[in-house]
Amino acid sequence: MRQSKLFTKTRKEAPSDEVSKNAILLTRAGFIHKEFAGVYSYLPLGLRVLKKIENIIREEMNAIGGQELLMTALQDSEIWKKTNRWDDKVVDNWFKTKLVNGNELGIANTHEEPITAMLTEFISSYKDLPLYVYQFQTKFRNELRAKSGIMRVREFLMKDLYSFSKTEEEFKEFYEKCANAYMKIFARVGLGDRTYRTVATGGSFTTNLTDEFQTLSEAGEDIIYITDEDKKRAVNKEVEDKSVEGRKSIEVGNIFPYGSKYPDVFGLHFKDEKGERRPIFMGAYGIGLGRLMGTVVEVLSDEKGIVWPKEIAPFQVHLLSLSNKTKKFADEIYQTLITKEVEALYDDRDVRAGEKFADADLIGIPMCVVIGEKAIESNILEVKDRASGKTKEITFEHLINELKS
RNA sequence: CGGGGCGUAGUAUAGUGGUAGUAUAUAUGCUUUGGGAGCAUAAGGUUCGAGUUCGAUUCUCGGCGCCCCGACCA
Repeated sequence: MRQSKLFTKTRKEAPSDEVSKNAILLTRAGFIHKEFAGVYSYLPLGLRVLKKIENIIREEMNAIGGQELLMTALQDSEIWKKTNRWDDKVVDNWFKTKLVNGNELGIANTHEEPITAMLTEFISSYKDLPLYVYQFQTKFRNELRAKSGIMRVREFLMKDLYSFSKTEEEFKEFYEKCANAYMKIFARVGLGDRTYRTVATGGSFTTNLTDEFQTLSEAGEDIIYITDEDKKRAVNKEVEDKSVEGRKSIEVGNIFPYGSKYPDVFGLHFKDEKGERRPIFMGAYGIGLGRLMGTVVEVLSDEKGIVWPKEIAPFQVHLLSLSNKTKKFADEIYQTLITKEVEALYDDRDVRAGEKFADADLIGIPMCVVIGEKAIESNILEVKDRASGKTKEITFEHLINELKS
């Protein structure tokens, strides 16, 4: 992508209506745009990051047998009345609306009920189980107070997976698999060393103890107590007070055991080999994509801007052409990168070098290739690492090899 | 939902009961070109409603919006 064509622009000034680091940096760098409190649009750069996070999650969910689908944002209130969750006193942050004929609709808050109801049409035999279905779907929650930039919002993309198993053992086996897949996901987005599988209560959703995935950050709303650093285990403050010091953390994911509660309500059962009717054991597994992105910014950015990990950076390389004299040479490098299928953001703008460096630091692409006049003569490229700030000089072939490894 | 703060140009801010200023961004020209350059010119603004007043962006009341603290939060 040529930066001269990118419609977003960076800003020097922080927006006056944001305090959180994630919102300030993502807004200044042109990744997001606030529509109103707790509702953010994703601009081209932000969308690229979001899609990369989505793909990582998709790969890991597919790897444990997940089948992707997409359910609707508009939901039939009748389904929710069956589990007594339609009442505003039970779930108080729902957006609801009505059809012209007056029938009430829910606007997607979560999907346990609709998916369980839908599956009664498809599951009837032990041969149909276990089943793991998931989606990337926009959830709407009428938060009393949106805050912390893109961390607590009223509309957000969520990966929610639902597991349906024949026995409690089979359920637990998958639950552990999914917990491990989650740790892989958080490691791949760059949060592995500071994310802990944390025992917590399930709030209004379940009476069982559940597992949250908590990333250490001063921007967090939760407090956790680390119980095993090597295995990355912790407990949430809400479960029990500990003598050790609590750490602030951000909940980046959660997994819930539901038992047979929802399947039973909708009559979702299966027949075993002997033809006997058996209950189904259900679990739910969620990750908010925007919150994950915001957490990465909170945790990995520095005073100059964002520092994206390789796997979720909007581009692999930021190519800077420093002057008119280097433009032709940089154009050629850019074209070659395209043919090699390298994702490159090419700063071909007619602005001064200092501005390009500042913008590159703010946008945070991990590798920056700086084309100055001496590169034309020597054919040696100056490559700068965003995280360390260190520069090295390598050949173009070396660069391609490094990018492809 | 309780408490507090704030609404001035695309953005960030100053100021005033009587023609609203600066920076930045934008447009044009010239000079520049390795860490957000310089000069000149141009265009661009008081959240909405009511009240007080000869006159309100400024004062009063209300609405709407945004932020913070708390409560709440799969």
